[in-house]
Amino acid sequence: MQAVTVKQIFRETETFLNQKLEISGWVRTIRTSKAFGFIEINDGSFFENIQVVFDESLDNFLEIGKQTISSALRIQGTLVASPGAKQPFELKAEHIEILALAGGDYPLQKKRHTFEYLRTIAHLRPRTNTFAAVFRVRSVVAYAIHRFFQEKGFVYVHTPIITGSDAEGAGEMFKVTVLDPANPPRNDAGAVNYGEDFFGKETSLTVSGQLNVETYCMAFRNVYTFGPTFRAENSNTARHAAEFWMIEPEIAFAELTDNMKLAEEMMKYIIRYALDNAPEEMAFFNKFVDKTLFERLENILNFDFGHITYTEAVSLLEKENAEFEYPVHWGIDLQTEHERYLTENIFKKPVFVSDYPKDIKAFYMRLNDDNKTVAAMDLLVPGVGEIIGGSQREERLEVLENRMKEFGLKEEDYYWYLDLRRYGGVKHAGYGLGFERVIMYLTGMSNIRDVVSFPRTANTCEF
RNA sequence: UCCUCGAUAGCUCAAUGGUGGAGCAACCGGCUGUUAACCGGUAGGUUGUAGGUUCGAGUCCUACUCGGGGAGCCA
Repeated sequence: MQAVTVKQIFRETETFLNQKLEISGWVRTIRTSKAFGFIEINDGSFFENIQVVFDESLDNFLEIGKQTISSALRIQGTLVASPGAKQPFELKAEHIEILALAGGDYPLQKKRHTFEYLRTIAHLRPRTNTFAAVFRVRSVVAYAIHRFFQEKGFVYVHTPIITGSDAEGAGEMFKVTVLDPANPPRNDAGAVNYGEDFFGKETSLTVSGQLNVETYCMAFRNVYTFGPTFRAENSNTARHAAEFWMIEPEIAFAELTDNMKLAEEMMKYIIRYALDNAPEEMAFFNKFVDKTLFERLENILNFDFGHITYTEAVSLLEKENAEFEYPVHWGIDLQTEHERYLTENIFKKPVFVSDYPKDIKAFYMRLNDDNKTVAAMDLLVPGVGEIIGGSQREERLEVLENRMKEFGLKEEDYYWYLDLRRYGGVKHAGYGLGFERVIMYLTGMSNIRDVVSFPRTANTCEF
């Protein structure tokens, strides 16, 4: 008898119909009568369950009827067309072996649970429909991102997780140390002597691979990173995590417009890929999580993203100042309410905002000819807000050195970064894409904690 | 970190300052095609923690803990 997966049965139904076959999986729900019953089995290979019909011809019929949710079974039987309306076929069981009985105190029930509750049982939640869908889509999209860049000849660079540079500039950092926190070695001034630490210096977890990946950009032309990133910020929002994954492409011989083109093409590619390769999961999100999901995603695939400069955006937003808690004027950083207004009310689609005032952006962003703005861009999307932040990088050594002085940065800390400008440094650009935010956008899930397997946020590091 | 709302059975929620309940889950029984099956029954509680007000607190007050929503920081 052939052992098959539920996915095979759904995808190649004609091959298996009226055949004897074997499946193994977990009980999602079970309904019994006096002489027969139904079990919905999920075998992990596929989003949908398969219905198993069993009756008193089985020698262990009574025992099967007592199986609880999440018990594991191996079932042999014949795949037959189903008389019921809700499934095209079902497995008529001829033999059922109980592999593992789940205890009666199993916390998942055949009813809707709140996401808040499921977070408290993060080790069990992948067994639910929603989380099974989220994490399969997450896997599919991770692959789509690699495919997109690899098809274009980008080189995947593994930048370090531990960094000795305490000035990556993107946020608060987690310290990495082997020193005894209760009794660290101290220097004459009484400060902790990191010279005695593992690396002989103060080290942290990375907040961005960008500066490192720029070095490989100047060798491989087009490169990307895709890995974990850590921010020790006390952020308590639905879209921030202390540990998250980020994609950072970097392209050489390229300017800001090339950067935005790449970002738009990438977003469309991964949306298309998710719809094509996880159709059941995406349909589930559209039905139960966000009823406007398909409409929104199709809208993205079918239309060009909006483009607006910061200066244009400010003059548009100034007309609506009455709407805002924080009035807009040139020079301020855009608040969440302003970003949402732009993408949700004015453009009603993803929009790039570019060329921000230099004072509110990072030192490495390329100074524009107006001497007031830098070649930066954010991609704002309805519902999630900022999903990408990027820029053309300052490739001119003198300009970069001046900018570093303005930011109070020491050249010796960045000597290798400056070397890139000394030895064949060309125009280049790149961006950072928050992986979890893409998953949120693609699935309609509204809390980042629900698209990370075991989320790490301020005050929470369970599991 | 700030603002705001909340915490009652395993889960989702009721309960005017006066004897803490229901649905689902669990357990027992019934039912010949179910679809979160249905019907009957049993069991299940230090009302988040610590104080306070009151004859009496799930209910009012204070602090703390945890969670939701919003803001800041950002991806």
